[in-house]
Amino acid sequence: MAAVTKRRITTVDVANLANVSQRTAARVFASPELVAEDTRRAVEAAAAELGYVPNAIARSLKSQRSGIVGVVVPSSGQYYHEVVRHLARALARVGEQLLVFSFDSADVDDTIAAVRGYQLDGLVLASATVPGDLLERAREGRRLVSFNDPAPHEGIPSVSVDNEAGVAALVDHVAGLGARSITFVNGLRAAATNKLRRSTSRRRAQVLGLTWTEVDGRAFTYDGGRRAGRALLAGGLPDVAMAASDELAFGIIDELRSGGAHVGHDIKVTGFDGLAQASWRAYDLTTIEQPLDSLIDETVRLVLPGRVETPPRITAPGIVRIRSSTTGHPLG
Amino acid sequence: MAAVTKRRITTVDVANLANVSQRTAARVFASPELVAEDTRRAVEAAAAELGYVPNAIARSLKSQRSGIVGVVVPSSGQYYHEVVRHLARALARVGEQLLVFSFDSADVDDTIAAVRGYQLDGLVLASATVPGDLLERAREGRRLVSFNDPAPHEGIPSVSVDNEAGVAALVDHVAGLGARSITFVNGLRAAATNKLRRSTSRRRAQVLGLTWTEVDGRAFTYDGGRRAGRALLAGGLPDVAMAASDELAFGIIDELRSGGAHVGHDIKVTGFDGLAQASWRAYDLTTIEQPLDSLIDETVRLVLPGRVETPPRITAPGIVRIRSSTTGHPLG
DNA sequence: GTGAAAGCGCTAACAG
DNA sequence: CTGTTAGCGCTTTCAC
Repeated sequence: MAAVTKRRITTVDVANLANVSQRTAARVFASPELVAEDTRRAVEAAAAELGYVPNAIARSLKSQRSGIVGVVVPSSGQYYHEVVRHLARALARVGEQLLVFSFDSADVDDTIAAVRGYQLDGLVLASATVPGDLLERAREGRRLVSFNDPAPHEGIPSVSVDNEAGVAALVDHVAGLGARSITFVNGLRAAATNKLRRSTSRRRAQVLGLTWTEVDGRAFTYDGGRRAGRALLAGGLPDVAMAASDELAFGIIDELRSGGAHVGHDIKVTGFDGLAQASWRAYDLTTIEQPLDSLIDETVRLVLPGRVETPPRITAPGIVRIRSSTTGHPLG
Repeated sequence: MAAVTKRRITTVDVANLANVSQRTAARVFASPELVAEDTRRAVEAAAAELGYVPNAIARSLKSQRSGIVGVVVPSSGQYYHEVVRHLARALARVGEQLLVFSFDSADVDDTIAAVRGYQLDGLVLASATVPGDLLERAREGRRLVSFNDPAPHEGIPSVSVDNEAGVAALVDHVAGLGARSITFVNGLRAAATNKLRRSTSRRRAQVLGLTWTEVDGRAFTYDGGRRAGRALLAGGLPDVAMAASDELAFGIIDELRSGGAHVGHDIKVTGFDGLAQASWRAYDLTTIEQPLDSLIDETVRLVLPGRVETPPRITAPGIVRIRSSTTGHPLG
């Protein structure tokens, strides 16, 4: 509106007003404990009067720390939205901001290129499907943490839920209810989480002497679940449909119901992740809930500067949520 | 890992290798069209060899453009996740990155403070509940756009769906189906969207001679919907429960069903926003779908530098989605 | 505790 | 078309 370009307020302006050197003014904002009480107050007063705000960009240039952590996530999927939300909150607590790089599939390359320009303090790869060579290019001395990828690349610290224990618990649970056959519903087959959940379910089913088959949803989505549900209806219902993710399970349940099946009785359905919707009455889904708070806390710890010797692979147990999609019991 | 601190590659390194001046090397990345073909190639080769990546932080400091747009959103709510996702994608198309500032309620203040330090190119306020005085402090010559706030502050451009036309269409729709009474379910009463949707629904109901009452969900959440649903069950069902948002509607539907009501027959339910889940079979909710793609495109246009004379108030019509939550017809 | 000088890596404004 | 000179706003030395 106003044609007058208000010059930006800097430490120099503040210093002049407070009658101290530029350096001292700056110090008040960077390390106040090194400045005498009176001086500090004078500078703060001057800053307030001028409406001074420290310039984070300038600080970053000099200090080589941007105060920004990036996260690379797929542009859709409920689960990833949850992850981003938790990450943003956890980072805010330690004074870092979150820069979100979401990719559609094609433009991962551009995404990584963009990442490299900002001197990010660290980068969280919250997708099980970031190609290996891109990873290499993204590193560059930056701290990298792989989130939710149970088979991360060499030397990259990773944080994820204990997929194997979780899936095994689900198989045990349905077996305990008398189930004799399980059909595993794959999301994206190439994803490491899918592979691990699938193989664990299969192995555990064999150990317990259950029949194990599989169908494809082709993606970790609701529509993928509907697709898989049609396959289940066409092939004759197993005792259990074990979905690779909650979102898949929602689609499966809806498709089964529209085919006339009574979920929890005619067929049991399980998910994985523990989305908020899994507890909603319409689905009331038995699932493994990821302890996102603690997983994210670990992730933040690893992604920020500070000695962490050997890149560790951190795993936290999921929480088993038994609900009516397997028990058939009345709902809340 | 390696103890050797690899010095950062700069334009100077590239320039030396390519035997040109620093300025020329830099120009190849900033405005390649101003550099001779041969020179460009030589510089590019040198850059590739050294693994040079332009430093966005340094560019920002000098050019006063960070290449980053911020968005302030509540830390939860399906709808806001959708908004963030669309924004990130739209900004990526124009070469900008998205910095997400999510707030929990208490720390809005810190959030705004953090915002000011990064020389953001623009800031999108994607919440109907950012206090006015904070807005003032966030401005600072920066481009500000209010998203989804139908009653934005003076002089701040805003973009939102046409709430009035949408709600009126819903009232007309249920009236056309023979409904005689509507109970409006409030989310957060203080929110501008809630006020506008509520008053429009009330006015339109009066015009058509329908009985109009209201109950409170207290927040735009699933749990808020459950709460409101209990109130509805206790007070005797109206012909229509008109929720202030989809997420509220999901809770209402689940609560009504657990109370034995048959949604679509005993009572009609409508939402607002058009979340993906509204089309899921379990809810199949009649709602007004926000044309997020076009709304976000407008938002991006307004938030980036470029002449936009009078701060406009842009409104786009929502898409009426009629589904079985009002018609009771068989589902897909 | 405070100040002076230097420079992070880039771009704006000019010369040549 | 290319090079030179500054300097963005801050922090890192190192004196005082």
